[in-house]
Amino acid sequence: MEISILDKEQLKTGYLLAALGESEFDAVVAHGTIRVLAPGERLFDQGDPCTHFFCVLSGIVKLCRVAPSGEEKVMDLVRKGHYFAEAVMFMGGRYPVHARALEVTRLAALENQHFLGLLRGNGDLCLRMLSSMSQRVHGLINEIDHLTLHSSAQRVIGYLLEQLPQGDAPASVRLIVPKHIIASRLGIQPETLSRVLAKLRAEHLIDVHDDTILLNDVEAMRRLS
Amino acid sequence: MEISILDKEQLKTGYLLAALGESEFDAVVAHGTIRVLAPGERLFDQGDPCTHFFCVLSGIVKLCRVAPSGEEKVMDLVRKGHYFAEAVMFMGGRYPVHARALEVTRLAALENQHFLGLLRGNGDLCLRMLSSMSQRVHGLINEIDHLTLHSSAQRVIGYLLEQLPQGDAPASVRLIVPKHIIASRLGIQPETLSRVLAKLRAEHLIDVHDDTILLNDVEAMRRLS
DNA sequence: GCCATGCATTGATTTAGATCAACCCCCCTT
DNA sequence: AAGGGGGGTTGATCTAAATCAATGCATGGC
Repeated sequence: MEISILDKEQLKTGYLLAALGESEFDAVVAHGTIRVLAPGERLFDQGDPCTHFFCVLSGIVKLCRVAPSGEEKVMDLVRKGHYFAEAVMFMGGRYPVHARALEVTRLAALENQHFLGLLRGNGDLCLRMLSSMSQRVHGLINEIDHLTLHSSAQRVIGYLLEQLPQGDAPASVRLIVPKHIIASRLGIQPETLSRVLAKLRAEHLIDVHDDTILLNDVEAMRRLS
Repeated sequence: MEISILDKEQLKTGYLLAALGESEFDAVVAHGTIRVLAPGERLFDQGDPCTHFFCVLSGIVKLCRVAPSGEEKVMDLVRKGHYFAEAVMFMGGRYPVHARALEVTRLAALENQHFLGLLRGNGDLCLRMLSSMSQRVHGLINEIDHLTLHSSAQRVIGYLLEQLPQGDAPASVRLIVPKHIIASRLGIQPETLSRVLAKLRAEHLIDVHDDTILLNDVEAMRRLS
C-alpha cells in the first residue's frame, strides 16, 4: 500500500528523517509501503536478508531472539513513532532478530538502498545517524550491565522508572503489553515478575490497579534500582 | 608524546582509518598523542567527558562497569590494533564505561573533534563508520542473547570458539588475560569458570596446558554452544 | 632462605530464580 | 449456562550458580 499524506507527516517528525529536505524526504518515502500486521504476525525473521527498515505508525512490534531450546527473549518493544532495523542497514547482511506484531500494527517499510543513496550525499544526516546509533550502543551496554549486575527486582524497578513520563506528575505507569512479554524483555520468568510486583506492593512502594501501576515513592525506588 | 612513524603505520592499518587519504590521515593523527599506561592504570572513568577515541598499540585495555555493590563487569577487552570509544564520539557526551590497562599498554589518543571534522567532508568514511557501529550493535545484541539464553558452560564454550583463529589449524586458544577477568567478561564467577573448564576436561573436549587450551572436538563444542 | 600476596582450584553450603503445578478470573463461543 | 482458553497469581520444589571457605602454587621482596 502507498503512503498517505498523514503517514508522511508522522514519518517526517520521527528522529531519523526529521532533518531531510523536501526532495530528499520524498526520495526515501517514494518507494516505501505501508504494511498492516495482525497480532502475532511475522514481519521478518532472524537471518532474513535485510532490505528494509521500518517505522511504527500504530501498534507495537516485538524484536526477539529464540534459543535453541525454543525459549524466546524479547530484545526490544518498538512503539508508535519509533524506527527500527535502521542500525542494520549498513552491513547489508541479515536481520539479527525476529520481528513480530504484538497487536494490530501499521508500519512504514522503507527501502535501504534509497536511504543509503541519500546518505552518500548528505554528511550531516550521516552524523545524525551515527549519533543515534551511538545512543543505541549506549542503551545496549546499559542493558548488559543491568542483566549482569542487577537482581530481578532491580531490573523491574529500573523498567518502571524508564517508563515513567518525564514530568514529575502523578508517577504512574501503564503496562501496554502483556506481563509475560515484559518479563522476557527483562530476562525473567512471568512468575518472578508477578512475585516482584507483589513484594513491591507489600512494601507500599507501588499500587496496582489493573494494568496501571502507581509509584508511591519514586525516590526510594531510584535508590534501589 | 608525539606519534612516531612506526605507530602511524599501525594506526593506518586499523579498520577505522584504513581508507583515509594521506592528508586526511595526517589531519587526524596530527593532534594525537601516545600514552603509556601501567598495569591497572586508569585511562578514563564512566561519566568522564568524552574527548578522545583510542587505538591500542600494545597491551590490553579493559572496558568495564561497576555495580553499586562494587562488583565489576568487564564489557570488553581491547587488544593491539583495535580501536575503542569511537562509537561514543558522536553523542559528544560521556564515556559509558571505565577504561583500565590490564598490563603495560601503549595507545594512541586521537581527538574527537578532528575526526568529526573529517567525517563532515567524507561521506564514504561516514558509511564505513556506520557499518562498523552496526557491527557493534550486532555484537552487543549477541551478547545479551548469550547472557539470557545460554548457560554458563555454553558461554564459556562460545568464548573459546570466538577466540579460535579462523584457519582450521590446531584448534588452540591462548588465554592472555587472567581467568578472573574472563569470568567477569562472561558474567560468571571465577570458581564457576574453573569448574566448567574442569568438566570440559573430564569429558575430553579440551586439554589445558598452563594458559593454552586445546579444543579436541570443535564440532562437538559448536553443537553445544 | 622465608614470608606475603594474588590467582586458581576444589569442596561445602546457600540462595535467587526457574520450574512444576494448581487455581482463579475474565472473556469468548456456542 | 456451560465450557474452554489465555493470562495472571500463588505455593511447593528444584537447580544452577553464587558464596563461603580451605588449600595449593607461583611470584616477588627483602
